[in-house]
Amino acid sequence: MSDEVNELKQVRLHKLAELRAQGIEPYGGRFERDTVTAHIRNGFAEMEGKKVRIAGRVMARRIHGKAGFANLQDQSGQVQLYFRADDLGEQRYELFKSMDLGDIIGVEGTVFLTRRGEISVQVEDFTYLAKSLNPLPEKWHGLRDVELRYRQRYVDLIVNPPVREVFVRRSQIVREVRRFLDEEGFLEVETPMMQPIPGGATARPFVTHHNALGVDLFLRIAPELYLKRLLVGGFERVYEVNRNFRNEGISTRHNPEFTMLEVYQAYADFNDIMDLTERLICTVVERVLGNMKVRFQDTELDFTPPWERITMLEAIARYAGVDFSTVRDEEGARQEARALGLDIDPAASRGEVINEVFEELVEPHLVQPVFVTSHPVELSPLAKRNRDNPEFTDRFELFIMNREIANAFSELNDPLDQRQRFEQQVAKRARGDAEAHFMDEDYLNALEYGMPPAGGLGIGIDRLVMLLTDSPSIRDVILFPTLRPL
RNA sequence: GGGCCAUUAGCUCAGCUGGUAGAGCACCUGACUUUUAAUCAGGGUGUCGUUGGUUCGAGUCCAACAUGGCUCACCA
Repeated sequence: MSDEVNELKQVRLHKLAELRAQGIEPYGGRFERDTVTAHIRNGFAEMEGKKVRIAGRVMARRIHGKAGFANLQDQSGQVQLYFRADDLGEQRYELFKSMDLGDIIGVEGTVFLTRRGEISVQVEDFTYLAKSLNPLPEKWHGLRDVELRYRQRYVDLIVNPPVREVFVRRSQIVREVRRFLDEEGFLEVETPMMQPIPGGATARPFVTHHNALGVDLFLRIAPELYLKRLLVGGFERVYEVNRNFRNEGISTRHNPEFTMLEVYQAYADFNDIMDLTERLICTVVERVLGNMKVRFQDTELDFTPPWERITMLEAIARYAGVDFSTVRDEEGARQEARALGLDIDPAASRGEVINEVFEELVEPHLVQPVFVTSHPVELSPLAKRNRDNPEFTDRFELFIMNREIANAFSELNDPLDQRQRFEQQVAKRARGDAEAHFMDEDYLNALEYGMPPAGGLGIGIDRLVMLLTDSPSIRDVILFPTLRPL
C-alpha cells in the first residue's frame, strides 16, 4: 500500500531481523495440529489436562511480568494461551514478550482452567509460523471503514468474526442448493463464460478479445441459451451455479459479477418449477437456518409453505386498484397508468405499461414470499406463450422482501415463434436499446432440431444469501466486491 | 450518471464562530507469575484525501478533482 514504511512496521521489521539473528525462522513451514480452538472450548470436559497442538494468529496479549496471556485465533474461534517463564525458560519467555499482535504461531501445551474460569492452554513450547509486519486494526472496534473492509477483506475477516460467519453460511447455502438438486436427479454442468453472442437476458455485456482467434467475445450475461441447447441434446435435468457478468451500475443490490443458479427440467412447465422452487428454497432455509422464520433487518419473513401465487394482473388489481384485463388497447392502458400518477412513455406497449405499473405500485407491497405469474409476452422473449391468452407467458417471478429472487418460465420451444421474438428484440436494438437480445442463429438451429417442453428457473444466489444472512448490501455477501482500482 | 454525506496517527474517533494537531486502542521503555477491553508510570508516532483559491494566518471557509457510503435512475 504505502511506500513509506511507518514506524510501527519499522519496529516489526527490526524484530524480524532479531529473530533471524537468533537463528529463528519467522516464516515456518508445516505444523501438525491435533485440534482446533473451538474443540478445546466445546469439549473441555474431555480436553482438560490433555496435551494439544494448535496454531493460529495472536489477537491479544496481557503480560504480567514473568507470566502472560495471549488469545490465539484460528478459523474455529479463539482460545487463551498462558505463558510462564518457569515453563519456558528466560529465553523463550523473552521471545513470547517480543511477539506482536497478528503473528501466527504454533503452540504445544496443556489444557486447563484458570482461576477466573477461562479455558486456556498452558504453553510448553511455541514456534513462529508467520511474522506479521502490519499492525492489526483496533481490538475493540475492529475495522469499520467500509472501503477498507472491502478492499482488504483479509483484514476484515481477521478482526470482524461475524463477517466470516456470513461467508460460511453462504457456502452452506450453495452446498445445500447443490445437494437438493443432485438429490432430485439434476446434473450440474458448466457452459461457456465467454460467448460469441451474449444471450439469455436483457443486459449490457462486457466485451473481451481473443487474440489467436482475432475475435471479440462477451462475458456471459446468462447461461440460459447454452443450458437449453443441452435439453436439445438430451440432458433432461441440468443446472449450473456460476458467475454472470453485466456491464451495469453498481449498487447495494448489484455487483457486475454475480452468482446465478439456473435449472432446466424437460417435460415440465412453470407450475412444476414453482413447486420445485418452493421446495428448493424451503429445504435450504430449513437445512441452513433450521427455522422457517427469518429476520431480515426489521422484518420477519416466514418461509413456511405454501407461498401465495397470484397473477401479475391480479396483483395490480389488488394493490393498484386497476383491472387491466378489461383494458385491451394500448392507449387505454397508457391512460390508466398515467391516472395512477406514473410517467409513461407514449410508445409503451400494453405489456410494458402493465410491467411499469407492477414495478412501481405492486413490488413495494411484496414482502413475504409470493409467486407472481403471467408476465406480458414482450418482456419475456424466451418464454412460452400462455395457450389461452397469448399476450402473456407462462412465467413467474418469486418476490421476497420487495426483491425478485427467482425468475422462471415454461421455455419457448417453438423455433418459429422464437425467431419472431428475436426479430422483435433486434428491432428494439436497432432503435437504440443496448440491452435487447441479439439474434442467435445457432440457438434457433438447436430449437429446430426439437427441444422438449421444459421449465426453467433462475435464482440470484447473492440476493438469496443476503436474505438468509440479514445482509443489507450485496457487498456484504461477496468476498471481494467490485471496486474502482486505486 | 444525478443528489446528499464522508475522508484527521496503523485502527476507532474528537477538533466550536479560521490562530499553527488531540484522545482511546495499538506501538516503545519500565514494574507486575491466573489476566481477559489486565493494571500502573513515562513516551505522540501526522503530506488533516489531492490541487488550487480567499485570508496576516486554513484541519476549519470556497472551488475542482479523487475514493467511498447512502439514495435516485438502470438492471438480477
